[in-house]
Amino acid sequence: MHLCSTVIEPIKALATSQDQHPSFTSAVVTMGSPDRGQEGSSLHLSCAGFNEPPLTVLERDTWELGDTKPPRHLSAAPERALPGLYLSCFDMLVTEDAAPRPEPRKDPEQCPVIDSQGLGLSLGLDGQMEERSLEQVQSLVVGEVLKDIETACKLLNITPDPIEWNAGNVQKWMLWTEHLYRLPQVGKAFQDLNGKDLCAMSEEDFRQRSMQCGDVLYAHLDIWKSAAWMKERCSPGDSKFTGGEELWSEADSFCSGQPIHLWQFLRELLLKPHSYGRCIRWLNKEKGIFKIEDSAHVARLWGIRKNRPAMNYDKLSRSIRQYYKKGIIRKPDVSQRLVYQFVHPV
DNA sequence: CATCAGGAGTCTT
DNA sequence: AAGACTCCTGATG
Repeated sequence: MHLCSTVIEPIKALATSQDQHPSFTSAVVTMGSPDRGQEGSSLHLSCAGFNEPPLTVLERDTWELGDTKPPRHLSAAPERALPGLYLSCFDMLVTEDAAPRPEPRKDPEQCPVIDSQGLGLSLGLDGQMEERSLEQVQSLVVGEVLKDIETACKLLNITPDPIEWNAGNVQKWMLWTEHLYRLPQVGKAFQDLNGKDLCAMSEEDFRQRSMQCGDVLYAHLDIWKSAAWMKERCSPGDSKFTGGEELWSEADSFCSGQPIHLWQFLRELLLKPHSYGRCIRWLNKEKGIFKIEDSAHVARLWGIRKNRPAMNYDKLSRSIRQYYKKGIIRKPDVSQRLVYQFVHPV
C-alpha cells in the first residue's frame, strides 16, 4: 500500500504555514493534546472531507498546545453523511494507489492538496524517503487517534462505532467529551438520541441543539465516525497502523466484558497523560505512585463510567481504601494527600 | 475545609 | 458473593 504522494506537501505546509486557505476541506494534525499540551508526545488528527476538489488540504490549526477545544473549523464537513467521505485523508491513508501517478505540481502558490482526481507528485529518491517518513508520521497519527478512542471505549464501556450506541451510550460519550474538552454541559439537548440519530445529524443540527459547542461535539464525533469507518475498511491483519487492529479487538473484548474495576479505570487514565494528566498523573511510574490532581474531576469521570451521577471524591476514595486490604493500592511510605500507590506496578 | 481512615448497611452485577 | 456505593464518625493538616 502506498500513501498518496501529495500528502507530503500538506505535512510540510503544516510545519511552516499558519495561514488558512479558503478552499480546504479540513484535515488537521496538531501536536499535543486538547486537554494538556505539556506532554506533547501524541498527535491528534482529525479531518473531514468535502466531496469536491480540492479534496483535502492539511493545514495547521489553531488547536494548539494548551488549547482546550478541538478545532472549530473541523466542523466544515459534508452535510450528506457518506461514511467514506468523513475522513478523506484517512481515505488516502488506507487506499491502495489505484489512481494514476499524478504530475508534479507546478504552481507553488497552490495550496497543498490531496487531489481527488488523482493529481499529485512523482517523486525522486528524496521524495521516496520523504514519503516513507511521512507514512510513518501518518501511521503514528492514526495510531494515536485509534489508541485515544480505544481508551475512551474502555473507560466508558461503549463500542468504538458511534452508530451502534444507544441513547445511554450517547449521553455517556457527550458527558465524557464535555469533560475532556471542558465544555459546558449540553447533554440534555441530545437526550433521546441514539448513535444512529447522532451520526445522521449535520453540523447545523448540532449547532441548533447547542450554539456553544455543537460544532466541537460534531467535530469530535466526526473523528470517531471516521475511525470506525477506517476500522471497518482495514482488512484484518493489516498492521499498517501500529497495533491498530489489536487495539480495536482489545477494546472490543474489553467493552463486551466484565465491568471495569476502579483500579483499572485509574490505571487507564494514568496511561493517557496527554488526555487526563490534568486530573491524575504518575509521580513515580516505576513504583506505581500516582497523584490525583483534580479529585472532583476524576470522581466525575468515574461517575460517568459507572452511571453514578452522585459520585464524588469522598466515595471514590472510600473505594480506593477498600483496596488497602486487598493489596491492590496503598498509601505510599511517605503519605501525601491525594497520593496513592499501586502495590504491583506494571 | 478537604482529605483520610475505616465501620456498616445497601445496591448491583 | 464480590465489588462498589453510600452514609457515617472521627482524626488530621
